Amino acid sequence: MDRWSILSMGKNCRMERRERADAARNRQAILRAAEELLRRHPPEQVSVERVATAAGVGKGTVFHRFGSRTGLMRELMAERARELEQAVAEGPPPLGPGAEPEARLVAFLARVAELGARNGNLMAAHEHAVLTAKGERREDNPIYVSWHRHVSGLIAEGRPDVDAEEIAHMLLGTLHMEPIASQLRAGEHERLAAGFADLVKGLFRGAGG
Amino acid sequence: MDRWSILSMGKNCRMERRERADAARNRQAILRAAEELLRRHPPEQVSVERVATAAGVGKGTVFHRFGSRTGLMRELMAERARELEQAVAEGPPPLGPGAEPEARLVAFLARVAELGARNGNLMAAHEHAVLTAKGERREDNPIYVSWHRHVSGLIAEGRPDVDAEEIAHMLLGTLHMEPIASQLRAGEHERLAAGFADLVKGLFRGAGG
DNA sequence: ATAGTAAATGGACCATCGGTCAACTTGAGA
DNA sequence: TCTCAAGTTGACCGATGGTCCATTTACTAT
Repeated sequence: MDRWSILSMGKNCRMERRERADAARNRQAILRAAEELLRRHPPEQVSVERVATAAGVGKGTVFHRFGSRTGLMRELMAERARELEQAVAEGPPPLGPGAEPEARLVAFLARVAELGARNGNLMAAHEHAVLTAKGERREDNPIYVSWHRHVSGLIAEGRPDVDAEEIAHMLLGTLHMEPIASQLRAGEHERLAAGFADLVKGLFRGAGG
Repeated sequence: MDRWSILSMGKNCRMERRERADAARNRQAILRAAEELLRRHPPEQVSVERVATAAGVGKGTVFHRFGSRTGLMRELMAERARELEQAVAEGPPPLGPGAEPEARLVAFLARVAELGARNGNLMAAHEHAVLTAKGERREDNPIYVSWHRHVSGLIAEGRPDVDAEEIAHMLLGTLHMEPIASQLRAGEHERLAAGFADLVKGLFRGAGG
């Protein structure tokens, strides 16, 4: 018989088989090692090889798991963003649904700033990786896409007359600005949050232009 | 006699002697070659060696002249920024002195967007170079410093109650955001300028928060 | 159990990059 | 013309992201 005919699969039938146990273990080891290194060192000092060594695996394994340095950073960012994502979708106001757009937007941006403050090196590394990557565009980054959609949606609700998508890009772009990023790394996320609040308040009040 | 005693210098007395003619020629060749390459290729494809070859000089010469890749990019940016700088300092309103802060700010940001549109790859290259550089901070970039001072000064005039410096960083940060940068590269600087105008108008009208 | 197989592994290897350096050439002042 | 500081050069360096493939390992059907 031809074993592995697709039709003869048993109860474990799934189109893609589950990741092997050792692979899953290594994936975690790599993620945790990268996390730890980024907590203590600036991104340019965290090479893929160093991550691999710290995780106790070969460099090839990292690339096999994550495709590229960018892929690894993306995965780390995704982990951090998932919680926020959920709070936005179904958490209590003002972050979650129910509050006024202005309040939701200010709350969201404050949370993003806070997230940046707690993961400064990671955000910088992710940024740099995306920037360096060859065929990669920021628009392909699902986290960015979802943040942008949320922000531009809220702006459009409050100010249907402005270019909400553009302004959303502008507000989010702020996070990657070096002087601001270093503030965040130093823990001063309130200052950025206040800046967000001022801009958003002005934007929402300025309707009668 | 001991030639070159500092005290015995003749009419050509200057503390640093003029750049030699061949050196000046090469400096121009390198700048023009880099300019040309950046007009046609994304920054990561414009290596120092490629610039050197295109300019008809050795790689070492580029480093000798500009110190580093970052130095080269900075010089190119400085060339582009000088004109704007002067228009701001002594040109006619609304860009130059005389107009209301809001109008000046909107005009300035529109010009910056336009400059970005005409030199997209250069700005990206400069950005990337500064980001990659080791001991380098964006705060050390004199162009950025001067732009930031201008923008935050105007904001402070119109809204003495907000964190003008922070908001100035935020507005300028916009330029380096990838989705926006690619718009600029495509020539759509009006869209960014409109976004700037909306944010600034809101900010200046929102005083009675 | 066990055998067969796809998945996973690791580390030597590669191309490229920014940057350095020491030997060599050249322009310009005296 | 003569001298030497200034300029030039390209081989070389260390580091990095990424590739490759021979080898090992964890599943699964029997």
